Amino acid sequence: MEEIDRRIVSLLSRNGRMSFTELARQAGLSVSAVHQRVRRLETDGVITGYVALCDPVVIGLPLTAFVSIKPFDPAAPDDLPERLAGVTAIEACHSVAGDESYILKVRVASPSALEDLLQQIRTIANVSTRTTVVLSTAYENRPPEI
Amino acid sequence: MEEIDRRIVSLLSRNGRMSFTELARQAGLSVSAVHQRVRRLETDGVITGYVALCDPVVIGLPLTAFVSIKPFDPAAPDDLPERLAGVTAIEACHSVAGDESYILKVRVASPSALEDLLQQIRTIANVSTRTTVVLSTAYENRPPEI
DNA sequence: CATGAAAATCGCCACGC
DNA sequence: GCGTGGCGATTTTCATG
Repeated sequence: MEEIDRRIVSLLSRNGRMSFTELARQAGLSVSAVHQRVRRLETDGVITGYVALCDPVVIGLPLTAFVSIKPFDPAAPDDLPERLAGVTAIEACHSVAGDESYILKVRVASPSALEDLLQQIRTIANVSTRTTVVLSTAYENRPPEI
Repeated sequence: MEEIDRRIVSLLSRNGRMSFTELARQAGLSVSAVHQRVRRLETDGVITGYVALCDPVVIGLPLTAFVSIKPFDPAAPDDLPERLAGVTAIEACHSVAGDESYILKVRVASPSALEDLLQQIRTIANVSTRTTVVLSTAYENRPPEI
């Protein structure tokens, strides 16, 4: 992937609804050339999708937390992500190195919803949890430097 | 915010480039009514932006980590987010409750780039760091349940 | 707030280089 | 791969109920 592709990806990761016309202007190419490149970036899996970001507070999920997970049985099968996939409060699930096995990022409506969620996670997955509550978010989802 | 707005936000957070025409069809409204609502959702700060998501591995940032931060001086001013804002490897910065003060999500090209980044963070902010390396990501940036 | 229609803009494809 | 041209679709605005 070279210069122009990087520029296109960078522009789209800052404004996912930028028109091909504007994209072409800022990339210094014709519209059809940009069109071709964007389609290729999509099919090649460089661009994995487009999303609208929304303020979690406004949509009723003001409480964010990171939940670190340690299985009770260290030899248990590693299928926790699938087991938890249906729990929509979980925004992200990372397998990690270190003392614990997974880190989840979760969003809920209230402390008691967090309590319920943790209970649910422990039950579904037979794990212990350690929760770090987010007090404020200075920034998140910043576009990568490409 | 009521039913139709929630539906619109939900659709756009799954496909940020969905056309107004398609949005209108799925929301059961005319195109211009949907247009009006989307503009309002944007200006009201419900929808905060649109982004293309891209595969960090493909763009040369295969290593993700969470960096937990504890200031050496507990009485130091709380301006760490601003001090670190220029460091583009930092994708997110959360102030958190608990033993540590902040959690950063970072993406780098290699272990040695991570080493440099940690050094940079410690120098800029006069803090100690604890780093949890991500081994694999089952999912992230999942749209919220609205 | 919703609608429908008009005007401007855009997405997309075919073609030639 | 890139550019040009053109047509149908989409976006955007506006007048109206």
